[in-house]
Formats: sequence, structure tokens, C-alpha cells
Amino acid sequence: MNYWLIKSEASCYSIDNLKRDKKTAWTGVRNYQARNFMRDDMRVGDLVLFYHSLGTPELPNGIYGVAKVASKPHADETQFDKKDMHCEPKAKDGVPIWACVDMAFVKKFKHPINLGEIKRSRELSGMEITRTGSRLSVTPVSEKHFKYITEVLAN
DNA sequence: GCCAACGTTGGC
DNA sequence: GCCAACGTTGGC
Repeated sequence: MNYWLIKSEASCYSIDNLKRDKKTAWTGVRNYQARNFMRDDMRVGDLVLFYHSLGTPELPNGIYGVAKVASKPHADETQFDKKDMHCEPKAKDGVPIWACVDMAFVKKFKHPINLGEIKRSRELSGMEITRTGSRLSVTPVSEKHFKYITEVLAN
């Protein structure tokens, strides 16, 4: 069992959207390292922290809940769609460059865990999200950090 | 293969 | 809106 954190702008795809959809293909990731995590290291059933970036006063940056990996990796179909902003001209002849997995809704926390709180927590020091300039939208999370967030901070 | 220019992310 | 961080592109 591995643990992960995925970022999404709330205005783009929020945890409430995932709750409504129950399951969605996690498309649009256009970073090789993030893709490799999804394609090579994620397993069905892995648990995933759902982080909202580019927050507002109403929806501050932070972790809002938990999702889980619900499929093996597959091609990100948006790369073949010329009308999609994530269309990839290098994906010629239907040969995919970008991959994704499906994410399923697990739960939304009663209250979000703000980035500031995460950064201040000594137990969470070393988490990728606390590093300044960390832009990776898919990152591994240690079991210790995952459990501290879901079992201590979220309660 | 180097590296400058450029584009994007995302916190503040 | 600003800007630091950093990934990608492309000329050489």
C-alpha cells in the first residue's frame, strides 16, 4: 500500500466534484515525474490526500479529504482531443505520451487542513507540500504522514 | 550536452 | 498582481 497527495485547483476540479462523480479519470497531468508516479508506482487501492491549491478566503489551500486509486494506469484521452487545452501534438498516431489513473471518492474531512497548519506541524516536516517551490501535482506521502493527517489532524 | 529564454505553478 | 521556483524548449 502506497500513499499519495494530488493537487487540484478548486475552480478546476474540487473534492465536491469528485464526491458528486464518485470516480473520475485524473487527466490533465502534464509533468513527466507526476505521470511516472501514476503510471509506474500507483496501485489500485492506494490512498490519496486531496489538496486544493490556489485557494480563496472561502477555500484556503489545504487538504480536504481522501481519494483512492481506482484503476490501473491508462492513456489520458484528453491528449488526443484537439479541442482540449491538454491536447498533446506529440502524441501522434494515437500513441500516448500521457497516462493517468482513475480516482474514486473516499471521504471529505469535516474541516480542511490548511497549508499553514501543515507547515507548522513538526510531525509533518519533510512532506513535499511544505517545500517552497514544490510544484509537483502528484507526490508520494509516507504512511506516517498520511496517518497523522487522517487520524489526528482531521479529527 | 550546455544553458539562456521562456512558460507555468502556486504561495503570498 | 507579484515573483520565486523550476520544468521545458531550442539554438548552438
